[in-house]
Amino acid sequence: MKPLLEDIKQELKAKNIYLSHQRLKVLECLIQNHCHPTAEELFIGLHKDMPTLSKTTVYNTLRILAESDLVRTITIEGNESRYDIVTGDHGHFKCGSCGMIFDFPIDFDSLLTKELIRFKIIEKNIYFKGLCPECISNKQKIK
Amino acid sequence: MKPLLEDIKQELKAKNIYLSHQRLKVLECLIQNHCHPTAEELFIGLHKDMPTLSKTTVYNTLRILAESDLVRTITIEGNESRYDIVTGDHGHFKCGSCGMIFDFPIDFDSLLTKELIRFKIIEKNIYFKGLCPECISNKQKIK
DNA sequence: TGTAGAATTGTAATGATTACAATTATTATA
DNA sequence: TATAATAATTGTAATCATTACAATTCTACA
Repeated sequence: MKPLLEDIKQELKAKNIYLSHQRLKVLECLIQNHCHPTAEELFIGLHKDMPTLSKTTVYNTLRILAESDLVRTITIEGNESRYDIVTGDHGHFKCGSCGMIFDFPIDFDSLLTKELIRFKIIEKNIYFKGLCPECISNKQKIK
Repeated sequence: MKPLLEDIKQELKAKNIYLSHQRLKVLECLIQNHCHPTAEELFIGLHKDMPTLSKTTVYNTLRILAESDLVRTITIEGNESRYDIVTGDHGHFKCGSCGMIFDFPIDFDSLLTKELIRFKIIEKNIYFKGLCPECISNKQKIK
């Protein structure tokens, strides 16, 4: 399930995308943490070990990876984009209390509807909002 | 299917939300056109007949209506929010060529997954991207 | 080694949204 | 009806994520 860096390197090579140190680090962060970070969060995390890193490079890298379908841009809130290594179909659940994002499996085929039969579907996105189990039980404690 | 302004007025009254002229116009625009406009588009459309209207008022109105669940904020692209009168479950399809947004019916119940059983789901969103029939056939013509 | 082309960097610009304070409209009450 | 309190509207300024751009640095290849 988890994508291997080696596979990604192959894909990049096939697509003629040069894997610089900066791009590698962005990819590693996305693969290892799988935390759906924002560009800002990625930048802050990587900047510690890489003080010369520029935020523009983070944005550029994410754009390039997204254009080559190695990274998916997650749009849940209007004021921030998050990024996800592409791993096949899944939905996202964002907890409105702690802000954490959870993956959940989804059967996209069950969504096919005759109303869209003449449309060409390129990208499918599902996100839910609500409260995660931990935040629910925390609220109970407060009461 | 189409929400009646009268029903909305009732709901607003029940929720103690004052229906000013500006708010009424925003609502009317959302009901009649059902075009999923951005705040900017709403502002431009309404400004013609209402030169004193402020963009801030459009944003304030949309926020208030969204908070009272009369309007839904549609987040498809990271750089713009669109707004929809709430009419029950449906998904959105955005054509990447003409930019138009289409509604399509969706069976949200079929999405329920045991992985989310301990989560409290407040809001469900589905959007697809791709090409609409018209843009597909236009491309054929060009070829 | 030198050179062309690509990637990175830092800063400035953009553009949607929000904050805020002044003004205007509405409601409640005397 | 007049008045005070409250809420809504307005315009401008601020914010913040993202992008544009030009200078610098890096890489690949001759």
